[in-house]
Amino acid sequence: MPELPEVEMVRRYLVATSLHQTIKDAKVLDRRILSGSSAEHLEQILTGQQFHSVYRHGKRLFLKLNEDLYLAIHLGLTGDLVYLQASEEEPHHTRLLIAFENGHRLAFDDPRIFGEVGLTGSPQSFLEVRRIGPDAMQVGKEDFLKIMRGRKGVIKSALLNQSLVAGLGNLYADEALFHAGICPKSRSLDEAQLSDLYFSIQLTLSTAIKSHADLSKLPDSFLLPHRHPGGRCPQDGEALRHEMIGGRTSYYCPKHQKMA
DNA sequence: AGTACCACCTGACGGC
DNA sequence: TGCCGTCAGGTGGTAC
Repeated sequence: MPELPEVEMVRRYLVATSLHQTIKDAKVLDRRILSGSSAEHLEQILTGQQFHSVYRHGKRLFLKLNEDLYLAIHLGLTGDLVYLQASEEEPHHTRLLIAFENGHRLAFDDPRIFGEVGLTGSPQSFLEVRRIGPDAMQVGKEDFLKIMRGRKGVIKSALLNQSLVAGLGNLYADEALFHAGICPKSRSLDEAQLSDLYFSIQLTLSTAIKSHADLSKLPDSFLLPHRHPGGRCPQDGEALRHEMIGGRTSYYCPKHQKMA
């Protein structure tokens, strides 16, 4: 599920549902989602607190408990947060369940358990320790150029590297390269190509968010609606190519995505 | 610095 | 129906 646009949707969902309610109790249902704190500690810390705000950086979410304590959440590949009415049943793969005093609950559902939940004193220190780069939608063009300039590896791998720029995943990296007309296997792009790529990333992510991160609502001129075996490039009708690049399945148009 | 692989997990899907 | 291999929008570690 989650790359930057999906995580941003979850952030807005949390703002709309889960803030300013006192937590009655919290239950860790599967310890494998925990990082850095024990189930007992996390449950005890959460009880009696409220979430005051939600901050997103790349694919990471930080729910503020107080000035120097945040619940850090990563959704992994299959994670989701679901706010439940009192009568509603929790999702099948709920790994963390937070019950509010008003009877509603917030469930962290994650079938594959690639997600992660922990506590941190501040998002800044968390991001520093994890060596996570600037958010893909916040980074300025000059900083982006500085980060990407002079790299020797394939560009798609660089886009997926969260320590360079945070937020792009396999699908939106393909999408951004598609709009920039750059083959994902390209190495050492020139300034003009990096600049094109920067604006393509902004276009891709902002359009995805406007489409509520619903792939079926993206413009037909985007790659993603056509990103499947047998799909054709919406720009020039060419059969899309797909292959493993940097260990991930990648789709691109061999006609207009040029090798740098 | 870059890459190739492995590992962590489960569910869905296609082929036989 | 049922088993099996394969694949999946993520990340971290290791070894070269």
